Amino acid sequence: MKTYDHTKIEKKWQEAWSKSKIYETKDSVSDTSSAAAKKENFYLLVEFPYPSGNLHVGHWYSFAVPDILARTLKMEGKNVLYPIGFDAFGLPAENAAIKNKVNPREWTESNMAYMREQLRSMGASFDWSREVVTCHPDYYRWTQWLFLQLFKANLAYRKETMVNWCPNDKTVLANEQVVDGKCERCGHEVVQKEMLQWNIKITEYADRLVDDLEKLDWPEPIKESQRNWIGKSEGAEIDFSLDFGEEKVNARTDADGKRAHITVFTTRPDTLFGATYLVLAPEHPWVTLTLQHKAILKNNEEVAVYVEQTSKKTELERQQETKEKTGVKLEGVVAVNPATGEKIPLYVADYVLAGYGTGAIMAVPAHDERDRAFAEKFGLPIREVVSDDRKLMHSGEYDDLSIEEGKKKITEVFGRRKTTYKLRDWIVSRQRYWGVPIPIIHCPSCGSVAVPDNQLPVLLPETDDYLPDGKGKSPLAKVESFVQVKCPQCGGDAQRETDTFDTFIDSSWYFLRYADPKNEKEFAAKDRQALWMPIDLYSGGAEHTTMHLLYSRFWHKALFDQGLVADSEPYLRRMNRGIILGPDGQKMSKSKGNVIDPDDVVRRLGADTVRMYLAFIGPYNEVASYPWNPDGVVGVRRFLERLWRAQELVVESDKLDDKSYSIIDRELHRTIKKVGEDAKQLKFNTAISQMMIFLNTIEKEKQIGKAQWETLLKLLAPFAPHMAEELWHESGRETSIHAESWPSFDPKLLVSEEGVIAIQIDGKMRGEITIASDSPKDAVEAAAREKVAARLEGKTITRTIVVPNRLVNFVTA
RNA sequence: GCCGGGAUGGCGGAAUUGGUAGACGCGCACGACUCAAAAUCGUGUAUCGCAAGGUGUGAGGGUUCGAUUCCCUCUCCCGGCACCA
Repeated sequence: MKTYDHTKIEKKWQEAWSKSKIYETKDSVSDTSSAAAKKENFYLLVEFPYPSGNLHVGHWYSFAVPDILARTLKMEGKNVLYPIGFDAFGLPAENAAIKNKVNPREWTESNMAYMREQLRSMGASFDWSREVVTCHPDYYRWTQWLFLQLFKANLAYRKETMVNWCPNDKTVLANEQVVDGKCERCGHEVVQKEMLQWNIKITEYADRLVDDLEKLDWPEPIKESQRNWIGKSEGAEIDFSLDFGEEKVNARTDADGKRAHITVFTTRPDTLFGATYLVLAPEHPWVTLTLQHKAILKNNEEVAVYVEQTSKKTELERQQETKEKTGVKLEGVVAVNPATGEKIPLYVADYVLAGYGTGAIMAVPAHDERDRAFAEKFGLPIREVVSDDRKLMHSGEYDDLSIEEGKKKITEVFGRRKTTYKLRDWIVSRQRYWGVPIPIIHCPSCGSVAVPDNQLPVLLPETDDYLPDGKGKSPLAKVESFVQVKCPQCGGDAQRETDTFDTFIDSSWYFLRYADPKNEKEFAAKDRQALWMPIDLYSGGAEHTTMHLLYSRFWHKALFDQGLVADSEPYLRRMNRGIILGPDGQKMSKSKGNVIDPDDVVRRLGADTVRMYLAFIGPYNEVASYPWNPDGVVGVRRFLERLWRAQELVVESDKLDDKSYSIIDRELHRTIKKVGEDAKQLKFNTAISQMMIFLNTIEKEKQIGKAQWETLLKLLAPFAPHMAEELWHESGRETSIHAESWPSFDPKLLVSEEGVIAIQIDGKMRGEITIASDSPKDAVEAAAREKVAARLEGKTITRTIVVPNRLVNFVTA
């Protein structure tokens, strides 16, 4: 017998599969088993990789393990789309460009070329003919076009927005690029800065993003994270009128003649009677306005200093000061509590956030920890208005109402219902080079004008200067030939937008392109979309729960509203995978020296071993972290070698003796059932364990029939595709095993002829008997009783519980 | 602080969803082969006990004939968010 030479076998079959195009997915396939019927399409999506330049174990875990599911479903008769591509725009390419003077395009392309080879070494059933690369103009042309549909639908706008600004790198950073208040690139402290930025109105979809979670087959924790991130709060807005006393600077400020007032947002309107002061955020518009009119506030200077100080704080400083409250009282103005008529002071304090609610709160120190801390520090009154048994008190005619009733009543009388969200609009412009140019032209007379469809794509211009200009403009601003254009509307001189898109836009729709990757007229034709969307299962990392997953759900809904896609949700089912740690149980990192190089392991032990080991390490549908165990990989290799050697035990089916045949057949049918069911539930670990049990059975019987052997190979095929193919051909077959269909099992064979029955007395194990599985209940009970007769002596049996094929339990008095 | 998820041998993990806890693999021990080692194969492996028999799924309590599984209280670990009113 030949030795198991994984290198030779894997190379041979990867080339053969590539040549025969066995994994190219047709848009629809007729089902030969039933006339005129179509095979059911199944779309299995995994998050496409960033072309970092090298595949790590995490990539294998992300792509090679779900491939087992893709292959299983294919054999079960589904037409499975399992595509791959690259999320190819982004910061690392630009960093490499600045650092090493390489062209970001070339850097990215050569990384992708290398990674394609690495990805092929997995032996995955990717359909490479549908590859999608986000930095290619034939893709980003449609990214631009889709953005313009949102722009035209009034879902994109440009606004002065507070952004994370790194003064050292002179660029805006995304929230995810700010780590502990510092720039992830250079470590410099990040500051908040007002800048003119493109935003997308994701907040307009906040309610639907929350509500539609109900109809998704997603794990509850993921849904809950999204709900928390969106942060929907039901409450009330309440107006507090202002009183300036003697001076009456402006008893009426507004043009419409309304009394000057401050509107607060609260989720506890029931505590209105306990509101003993108001707090405004330093950036609250009323504060800004008032500071310009010196006469209004008696301590104008002091307030101005406080506001100024807060604005200079870095993100890091604000985070660190969470406990100690600061603030300034506004002299010369009081607010009137609408419920009590009491005049209460106003404060400016940075514990109130400008971006949430109305940027102003009514402080109820008796029932809010933060208000209490502030009140204690500034000596403000603390008035309890809710009793320990959760009833209102000291609240006039509302006394004795429950909290819920109080909320309702007080909102009706003194305010109005209001819902707010933590979710902010999505800032999508980046002052960077390596991204999709925003397809907008700024015209002095027409404003922001969409680039017409026939001028798309707006190509990313070539340059060799990738540094930002230092004033917050992207490197594109320095390319004059790119910037200067005529306005598409009036024909006058105009300038192109020079920012590029956040890469989360690129990844918000890539899965639609897989359905129709070569289309030059549309981002994806409707009929192609209909064949594949919505996605049946989306597998990916937990880190994307509140970023990519939320952005793409929103994007899809926006497209749905424009009639561009047929579903309001892109992913029917989502699962988050866990992560693979180093052998020391720590996160893999170069500095810790615990990084496992998959290429190296593949060279030594083979792709089939690596795939199977990762599948065997633990259940795939749980967010867990599994340490890479070098001995464990060898164990899986050992299993494959034993399987390889088991070829020698194969005999013609009619030569197998009857007893052996039935023992093997029973176990085989159990294995067919378990492997198929477990694989579909992504419990590859137990599926593999059952194959191991079956191999143990073969070795014990020292023989296996040829038909049984070939059935086993089919079960193995999704897990170890190369070895299964090789053994299949060794067995005399000439077509690919991966075109075979999944074996079926005979339910009659699942039950053993005889089984072990546990015997309990009062629930405690007292023995066991082996008895025919079809024995009548009475016979089982009698046999059991006889077995433990000695123990039952002198006891009165009040009840006997018989669980078929499981146990007999005698309950005594 | 809030939200979510966990806790089972030396390790990764199983357990038909209330019915023999520890499948499968790793590790370890002993044995076979070998001059020897590696590889391979065989046997054993929760724990206390020579045994009969106890005990045991983070801790404590409860429901039940029977609890890893259901209920209550607590401890610890991991992840996310965090002055969100």
